[in-house]
Amino acid sequence: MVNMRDVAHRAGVSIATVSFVLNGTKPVTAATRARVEQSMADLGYRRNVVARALASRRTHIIAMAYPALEHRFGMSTAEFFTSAAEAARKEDYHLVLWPVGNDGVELRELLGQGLVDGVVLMEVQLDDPRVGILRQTGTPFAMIGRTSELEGLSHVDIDFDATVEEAVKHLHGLGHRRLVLVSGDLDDPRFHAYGPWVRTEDAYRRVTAEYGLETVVLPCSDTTRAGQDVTERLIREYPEATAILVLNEYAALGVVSALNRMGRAVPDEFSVLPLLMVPETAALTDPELTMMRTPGPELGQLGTEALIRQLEGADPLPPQMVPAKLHPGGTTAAPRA
Amino acid sequence: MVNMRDVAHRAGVSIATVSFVLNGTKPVTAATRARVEQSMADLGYRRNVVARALASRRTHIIAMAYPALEHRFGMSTAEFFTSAAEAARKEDYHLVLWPVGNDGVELRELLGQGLVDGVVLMEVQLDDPRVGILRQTGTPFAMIGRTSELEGLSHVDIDFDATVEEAVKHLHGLGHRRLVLVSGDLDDPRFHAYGPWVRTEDAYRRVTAEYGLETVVLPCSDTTRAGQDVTERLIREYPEATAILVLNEYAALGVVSALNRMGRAVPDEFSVLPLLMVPETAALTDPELTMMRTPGPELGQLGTEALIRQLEGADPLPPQMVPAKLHPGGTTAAPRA
DNA sequence: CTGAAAGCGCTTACAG
DNA sequence: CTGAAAGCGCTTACAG
Repeated sequence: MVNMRDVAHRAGVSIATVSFVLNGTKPVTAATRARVEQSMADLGYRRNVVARALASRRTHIIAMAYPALEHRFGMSTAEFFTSAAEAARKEDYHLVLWPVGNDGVELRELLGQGLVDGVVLMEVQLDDPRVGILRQTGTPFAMIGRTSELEGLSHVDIDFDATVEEAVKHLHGLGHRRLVLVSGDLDDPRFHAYGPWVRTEDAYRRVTAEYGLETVVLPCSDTTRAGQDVTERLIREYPEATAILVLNEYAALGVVSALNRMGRAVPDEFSVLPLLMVPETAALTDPELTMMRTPGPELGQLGTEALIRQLEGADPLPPQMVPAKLHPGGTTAAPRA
Repeated sequence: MVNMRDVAHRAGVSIATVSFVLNGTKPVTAATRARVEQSMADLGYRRNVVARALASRRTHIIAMAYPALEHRFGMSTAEFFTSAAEAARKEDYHLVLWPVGNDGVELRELLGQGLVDGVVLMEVQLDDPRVGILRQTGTPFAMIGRTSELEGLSHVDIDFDATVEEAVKHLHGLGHRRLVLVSGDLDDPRFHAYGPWVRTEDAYRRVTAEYGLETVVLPCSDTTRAGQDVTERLIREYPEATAILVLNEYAALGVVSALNRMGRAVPDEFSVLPLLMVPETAALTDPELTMMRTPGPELGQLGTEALIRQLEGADPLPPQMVPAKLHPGGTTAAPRA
């Protein structure tokens, strides 16, 4: 490979000068700059990022740490990954994928290697051991999600309050007065402190109270089967319901398929509105789901940008709360008279 | 951070010796080894991978290059990513995500940086410009998928022949004699040289001929809607069919929902068998799909291992063709008498 | 504005 | 079996 010495030699300057024009770190006269640039072009020079990393103590690599085992891997995770990778590349960073346990042991191990400048943390728990380790080691990081205490922590997250508000407003506006939330299963030990579920439930209780509606919440794991089962229970226990909000993606599919199977017309008898969904999944039901679209691509990008700003010492990105937005579909309508 | 000099100093040896015990590259007496290891433990030493990379000319980083724009991003892609990242970590490698265009321009740019030891190529086209660039630059690589000519190229892929064989055998064994393949849409310019579609069709023509069956193939894009539309056409044009094989994931969902909607009982009137599917998706229909399960996790892992073997100079992993395997479900049965 | 030189933290011939 | 030293390809004070 051609290196800086080759470039410097051909341009008749020192390697320091090549470095200065490459990085714009010191003023260089137009003439020498031109010579150096010509020389780089002639030789097809590309700077070695490993050497730069060692010398500058900045690798321009960031890690996305995700809990490999604890969480199911859905479409939104894929959206996080790809949008984060693209955002990183745009800013001249690389993104590595770190599957790490929630206890933080592996994370500490990996940080010690000195490979990355910072970390984007996915699937943050309300009280997350990984945060402590990142702080101890002085590693810059940004969270997609939120711990309970946030003092000074860089983060982006779904705006669950606004999401639930818009969802309830939509259904209320259509005339629905008897809603049910099919939520997550907080009794599952892996999820008892899972922010999205806790926050959605909290928001739902608040919003229904504000609207003067009864608050009915049914726990449900995020599988099609569980969604089907909870629908049977719902129809048995709350036959007067006319609209169902569903927190989780696959559970929502189960709800619709169970209603179809039981001959309960959607949306004539029941409106169904998922709160966190991607279009690919929404298109799978018949009729297609009206949904609150998960802002996965935005969050992956914003989380990465928040981290890179820290690394570059730019103005910090203030915490960003992005609501899921209502996407029209065929599963919500006015309730039957 | 504590470095090798600190460790060497505390153990009363040279940094070379520390390096030898760390890497096992030279014999060291048990006594010195013990002293060095104790010293590392005492100081909590962790080797700096950037310095190692520069000195050894091996970064222990591999890239997964995927076409950001050209391909839809489904569950199997997410499976590739995570299984590849986990396989890499197990072998003490890091995996970076490179969203690159199919023309290879960005790929060449990134390779020039010297960050990675090798590349795993996803969504390989039959004639892929990226392969030429990897060869030119002398970059080790492994493909998930196959180009048309494969001489000496390290690759893993779905075994489309075996997959189609098992699928047809399953249906034939149940008594079906009138099959239809709902394939991909090779007229779509983005996919006219898309290996999985081309190879599946070829295999299907071969296998049906072997069984002495009529070969009926309907093109169909990979969306629920397209699957629904093609089903209407199928029923109009091939009313005598009793079993439908569906190449693509979302199209298969459309096929089942259209049959349900038209009152055609599944599996009593029609058996439906998707050829590339993940369990999460198969669970969405009613009844649950019998499927050929895409070997995404295996391929992500094998592709990564194939690359790492090359890098370590171990015996090369021979090309691995992994068939999708039959998973029982509720959508195949004997045809009506 | 430009250059000589030290240094980033390792690996690896080479010598003993 | 162990060590002194060169070198990986850059960045960055420091001096001029």
